[in-house]
Amino acid sequence: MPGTKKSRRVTIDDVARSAGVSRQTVSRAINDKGEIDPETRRRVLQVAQEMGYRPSRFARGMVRQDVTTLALIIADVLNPFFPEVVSGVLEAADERGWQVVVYATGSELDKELAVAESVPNHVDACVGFLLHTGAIDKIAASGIPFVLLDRGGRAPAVPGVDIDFASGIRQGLDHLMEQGHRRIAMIDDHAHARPGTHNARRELYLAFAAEHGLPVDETWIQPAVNSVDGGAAAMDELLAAHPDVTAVFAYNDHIAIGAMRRAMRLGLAVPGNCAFLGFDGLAIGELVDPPLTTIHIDKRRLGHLAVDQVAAVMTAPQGSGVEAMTIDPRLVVRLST
Amino acid sequence: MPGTKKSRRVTIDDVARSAGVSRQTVSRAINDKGEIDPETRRRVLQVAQEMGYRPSRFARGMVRQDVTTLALIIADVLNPFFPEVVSGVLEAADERGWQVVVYATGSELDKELAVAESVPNHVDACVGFLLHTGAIDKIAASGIPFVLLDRGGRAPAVPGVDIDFASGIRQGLDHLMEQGHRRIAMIDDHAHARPGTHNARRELYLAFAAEHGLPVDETWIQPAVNSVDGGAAAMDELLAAHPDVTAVFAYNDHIAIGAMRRAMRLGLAVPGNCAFLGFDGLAIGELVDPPLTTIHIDKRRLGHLAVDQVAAVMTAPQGSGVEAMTIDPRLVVRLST
DNA sequence: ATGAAAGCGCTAACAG
DNA sequence: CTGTTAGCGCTTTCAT
Repeated sequence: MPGTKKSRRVTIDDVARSAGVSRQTVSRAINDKGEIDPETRRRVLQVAQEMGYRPSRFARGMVRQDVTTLALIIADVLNPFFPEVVSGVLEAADERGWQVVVYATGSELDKELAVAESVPNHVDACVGFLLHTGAIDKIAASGIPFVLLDRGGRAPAVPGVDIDFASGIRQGLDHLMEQGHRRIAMIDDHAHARPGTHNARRELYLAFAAEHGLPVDETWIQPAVNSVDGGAAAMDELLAAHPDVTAVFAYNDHIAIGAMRRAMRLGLAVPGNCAFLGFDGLAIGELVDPPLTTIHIDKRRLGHLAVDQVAAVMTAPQGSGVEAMTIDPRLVVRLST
Repeated sequence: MPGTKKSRRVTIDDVARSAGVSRQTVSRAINDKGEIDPETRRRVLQVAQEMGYRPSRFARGMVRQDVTTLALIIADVLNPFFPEVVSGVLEAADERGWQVVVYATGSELDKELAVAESVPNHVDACVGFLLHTGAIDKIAASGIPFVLLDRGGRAPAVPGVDIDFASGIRQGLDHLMEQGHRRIAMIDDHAHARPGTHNARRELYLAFAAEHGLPVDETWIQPAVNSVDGGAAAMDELLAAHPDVTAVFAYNDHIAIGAMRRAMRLGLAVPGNCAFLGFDGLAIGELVDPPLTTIHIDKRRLGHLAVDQVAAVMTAPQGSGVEAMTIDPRLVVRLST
């Protein structure tokens, strides 16, 4: 079938021609502007519909500078920490009429770099979690308004919303000591414990232990894969090294739950023989048995603050710096301690 | 300070002028094209950096038609069903180099309509969950490639990825009957049970009960708010109406967990006095005690199929229709039944 | 290796 | 009420 044009997008001009009006009139009909004859509008809309016309969002964006698209970078939606943050960001963005594009990196270097490469080309601003300074620097260097979540000392120069781990750790360890514990172990996320990465939890734990003369040292810090199963495996190793442990402070709730279940399966009573303390405050902590004591982080609020913060960066006079915000965790005592 | 220009965006022309080259050369430097003197490139990049130049994604999108943005509409990220779907969509979209914009509707009519209004203006294609036909029709009418997830008979004409509830319900009820149960109640989601909305679960349950002569009727279907607490409340009402119930088939895992916990708190043994069966296959079902028997839906796969399906719609010859896909749930027996 | 011209599809501003 | 004229900021030819 010669003469069949190669499929090209239907433009406003095509519709105008076909409807026998100017493209301006088509524009008026499509955008429901007042100044148009109702009958003309009807006809134009009809033609547009038949031709399958859809305005190009790029051409539109070009002339009306009013759409804001925000990138949200997280590690993994399947980690229940993040949906709560996403929820907060979605809400706050929605209030401002912003669109949110989500990226998941799995906290892997390659993926973080790929996202950092792509993000500045596709959005107007960016908030999110990044572990690797290479990726962080790349986004920052792009000049796009950028807020780093849970900076953990990785990029002090980038605007951020931080989590006050010092406060959280202290609350947790104080609580365990009040319950009479002294042989308190920590199960840490091995990914965050890698050499070269900043890890507040680990250092704070050691400092606290030294300060209070707890009979523990670095061997009481057990690295774990960040998952329920990882927590279980770490518990095995921990018990092998220190069978006399009476309390476990886990990197997060998932790990805590895995460790706790393993301990119970091994015949330990919780919290009688061993207490378990999480960090995150996931909804799931209330559902397990016994319900998990945890250091709760308001993740929805974190999401909201992230959006507020990036909005501040966007409106701040060039280079005038925006002050970092901080989320304070709080102890939620349930039955596992 | 008169003479201060109103802040306008830095364009490629500004950079070109300032660097003393044509805008073409700037474009070459920015996009890392080969045909440019390394020294020139360096200088141009330097100037661009200093001026804080960032290419307009709209102007770019206009001329290179290569970015695809997909809308993903869900009810609520906090409902653990959805993160798994999101994860699948993100993966599949990433494989194709697509961007994903996420919208949450809370399943509310107003929000669904607002999203349906907005989506066609901001993306190239759309997949997602919508309950209200008004919103579904609006998106479909916009002409944008659109795949409806879990159509539930709501829009047979729209391409979709469905979940075979008939199969799931049958597997679940068969299983319960094999365990000797006959007084089997159902706890339903009240939002999905509203008059005018299609609800396969309810009808399938009634049909199965009739077919097998189970001693139950509509009063054995207890509506619940879709949450753990909602499930608990529903269990109270269910026990008030039918204290002799021996098994509960819940609308989803969350509701099942809530109902189960309430029953246990009331002194019932699970599954001894009453068995509980969920529907979803959430990860959390393995963590509760006893672990929840459930009808598992492969939600990641659903996400993948959604992307495949919408890609098919985009490439399919005009109006040639794409065949719906179906996900088959499967029974996962754990200790709650 | 660099520049000039042309145009992507749309809307705002102004005429008529 | 409708049409005409200008761009929005960028990349793709095509010259040079």
